[in-house]
Formats: sequence, C-alpha cells, structure tokens
Amino acid sequence: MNAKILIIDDEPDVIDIVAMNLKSSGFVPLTADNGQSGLTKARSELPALIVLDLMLPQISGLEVCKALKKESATAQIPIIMLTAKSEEVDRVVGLELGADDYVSKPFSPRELVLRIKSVLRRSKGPTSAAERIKIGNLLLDHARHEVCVNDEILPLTATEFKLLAILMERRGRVQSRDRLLNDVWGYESVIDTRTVDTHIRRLREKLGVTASYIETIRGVGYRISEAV
Amino acid sequence: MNAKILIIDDEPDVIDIVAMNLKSSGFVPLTADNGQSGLTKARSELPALIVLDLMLPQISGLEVCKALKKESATAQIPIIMLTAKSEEVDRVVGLELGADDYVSKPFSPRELVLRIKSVLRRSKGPTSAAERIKIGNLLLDHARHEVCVNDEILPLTATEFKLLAILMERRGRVQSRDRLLNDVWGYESVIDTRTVDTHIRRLREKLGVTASYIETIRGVGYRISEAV
DNA sequence: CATTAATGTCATAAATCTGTAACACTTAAT
DNA sequence: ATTAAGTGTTACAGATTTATGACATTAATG
Repeated sequence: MNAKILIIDDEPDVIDIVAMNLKSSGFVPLTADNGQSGLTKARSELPALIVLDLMLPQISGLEVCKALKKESATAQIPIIMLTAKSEEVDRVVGLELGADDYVSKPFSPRELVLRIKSVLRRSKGPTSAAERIKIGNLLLDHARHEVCVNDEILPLTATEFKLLAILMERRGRVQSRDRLLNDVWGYESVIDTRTVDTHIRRLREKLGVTASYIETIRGVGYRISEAV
Repeated sequence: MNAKILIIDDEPDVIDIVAMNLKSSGFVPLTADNGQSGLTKARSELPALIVLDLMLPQISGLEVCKALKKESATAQIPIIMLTAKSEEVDRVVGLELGADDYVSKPFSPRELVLRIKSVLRRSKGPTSAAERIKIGNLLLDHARHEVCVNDEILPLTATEFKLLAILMERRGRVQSRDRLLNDVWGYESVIDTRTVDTHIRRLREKLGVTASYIETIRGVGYRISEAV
C-alpha cells in the first residue's frame, strides 16, 4: 500500500483518529489543520488521496476542492469529503466540484478506510467497485440505495439499509454488536448495544423469508451466511 | 467485559456512583481519590481505561494525564476526562494531551458508561491474530467464528470456541487449567478449575474423531498435539 | 403545526449456555 | 492389588443472552 493520504481537518481529534487508522492500514498519513496549509501540502506532496473536511475556518473545504481541481498537477487526486449531517445539502455541490466520495460525521474510522481503499481502487483501473452486492435472491444497490428481494423493492430505512449493507459487504464474517455500532452508527455513538438487536429484528421482519440469511452467532454477534 | 476501569476523583459521591454503575455493567472499578494515588494505581494495575477528573487537589488531572502518556507502560491506556462545564475551555488541551474523550459534569452515569464502552471499542486495535488456523483436518476461522472438521461446521458455543482457539494458537504447548481460566474466562474469574474439564469434555464430544487432537497432560493441563 | 415515520429504550419471555456437584473411571505409585 | 490423586461423565439449576412487543422520543414531511 504505502500511499500518502492527506487529511485536512481543523479538529485535532479527528485528525488523530484518522491518521492512526490510516497508519495501521499501511497508508502514510499527512495532515493539515486548515485550508491554506492543506493546499500547500497537497501541491508539494502530491498525495494519492485527500480527505477533506467541508467545514474549515477561513478557506472552506469547497474552495480547497475547487482550487485543487483547477490545477493540473493536483486535479487527478481523488478527494473524499467529510461533512456534518446538517451539511448534507452540500453533498451534490461537493460531488459536482470533483469530490469522489463523501462520508458524514460522525463516521467510523474503519468505514473511512474502506472508502479510501475503494476510491483508490476505482481511480486506478476500470470501474469495478462493488456498487451492487448480490447474495442469493437478495440484491443491494448502493447507487440507487435500494434493496430487492426477488426483484421486489424493500422499503428499508436509512439505518436498516446501512446495517444490511455492512453485513452483506462482510458476508461470512461475524460482526459483533460493538463493531456494528461503530460502523453503522459512527464512532462516537453512545447507544446501547441492545439497540442493534432491535434493528436486526426490523430488518428480518422486512426481509420475510430471506430473513434466514441473517444468522445470530450467540455470544458474538450477527452475520450473513456465506453460502448462497 | 470484565475490564478494569480506574476512577480518579476527589469526590467520594462521584466515585461511588460511577463505581456502582461500572460494576453493574460488568466492569471492575478501581478508585483513587487524588492524583498521586491515581498514578500509582494506574501503574500497578494497568487498567483498561481511566476516568480522570480534571479538577483534583494537589496534582491536577492534566498533569496526571501528561504523566501517564509519557510512560510507555501506561501511554496506551485510554483516558476519559471529567470536566466541570466552566472548564470546557480545557477540553482541547486535554484532548491534545492524549485524553480520548471527555464528559462534562454534571453527567449521567449511564452516558459515562456508554462513553467508556465507545472508547474501549475504538481503542481496540485491528485484530492482528492469525485469522485462520489449520491443524490436521481441523480448521478454525476467527472472522467467521467457525470451526470445521473435514469441511463440516461444528456448532460450538462462544466459550468452547475461545477455548479451542487458545489451544490451537498455542499448539504443542501445555496449558494449565489456571492459565486457561485466565485466558478464556478472563482474569478475576472466580471459577472452579474443574469447569475447564467440563468444557474440554464438551469440546471433545463435538469434535468426534478429531477429539484425539486434544491431549490430557496429567497433573498439568491440556494441549493440542504439535504433529499434524 | 399536525401527522407520520423512524429510532432508541425498556421490560419481559424464550432460548441456550454454563458452572457445579456428585459420582465413575483411570492412572501411577506403593 | 490397593490406594489416592487426577480426570471423565452426567444431570441440572441458575445465569446469560437474545427475541419480541410496546412505548417514548426525535426527525421528517406535508
């Protein structure tokens, strides 16, 4: 791996957490705590990818993004935007400006790393990202934000969708409740692990017959069976 | 759970309430009512996490934090700061000094417990243990939390799985019952060593023919044979 | 605003796992 | 062969863990 990743964020805790996780995933994290120094570092280091907070003092993330995309040296560098929930409106703007993905706070560091890997993968070869996952007669489409069972669309809520998506992406592997809380609800969620049970239940309810895909591993967590 | 949590606070009421709540959540609370004894206990007990009041007589919480982060033995222990509202200014300082989170007084014990869980979750690094171990026709997969004998999945309980995993990870080396109690059940477990026998028996039962892999070393303990 | 939907929490029921004690069997040493 | 310590077996009550239903609260929508 060994690729340089530049993190531009003004919150030291965010930088710390992200940098730590990147490092342990084999990346080389670079950091900047404001837009100006971020731009400078991007130009001098030419990182493989930039994680950019939308909300920055002085120069906003959008402007940084715009500037980077204007200069030929940095235009090709993929950018992942970090946005607070309320800023979700800006998502479209960000994407139109050239951001390659966005992750909303609070986010799980693990998920961010996965996104980074995904974007890097995509930016290299032809698009082959797993935008659609199919398991048996269960089909999940990230782009459309839809889940189908036998070509019939299931009306899942946002949380249910994300929960199912994570289980499907890691099919076969058991996910502990803690892990799910971390990855579905975000890294600073302070909710009870029992809540996961409830959402699993609601998922199963909507899945109907297909509910059997979700296995309970007593004393450990949940997973979606590997076999079709 | 079973993790040791050290509470450093000079108000007995706070200590009592927090300790009680931690205990009922399955943690093992340790306490100190001043910075000096807090430091001492942290070094001797090496708790899984420290709840540290910012406002302490004599040595301030910040200094305790700084000291802990300086010593390699304790540097990795996550710290949650307790701050009065007016001290919020110091939040940044605390975080920069290495605190992992902060909770401002007055706080709800429940929230503190959730925060503790969240921080512990976060600080648990990526699993570096060997994901799959194979011995003869016995295959253990951590990620799936599955054990196969000749490609057939064994329905093990959580405890059985953990016991087998530890034996397999240390194949060849005899594990005493005490050692197994410690590593499978966790320290502080007040369980009879004979209980290990029972679980070994259940394991063997499920292993069927492969049960012969688990050797009894009379007067010492158990082990899984080195040879394939 | 009013209404609906989504979400998190809780209490309780149901499932299942676990620790223990009592007893049977094995082994090693006398 | 006898004995004593160590280990295997068995059954079961108590403890945990999970599923479920109902509710309170928050967010989204018109």
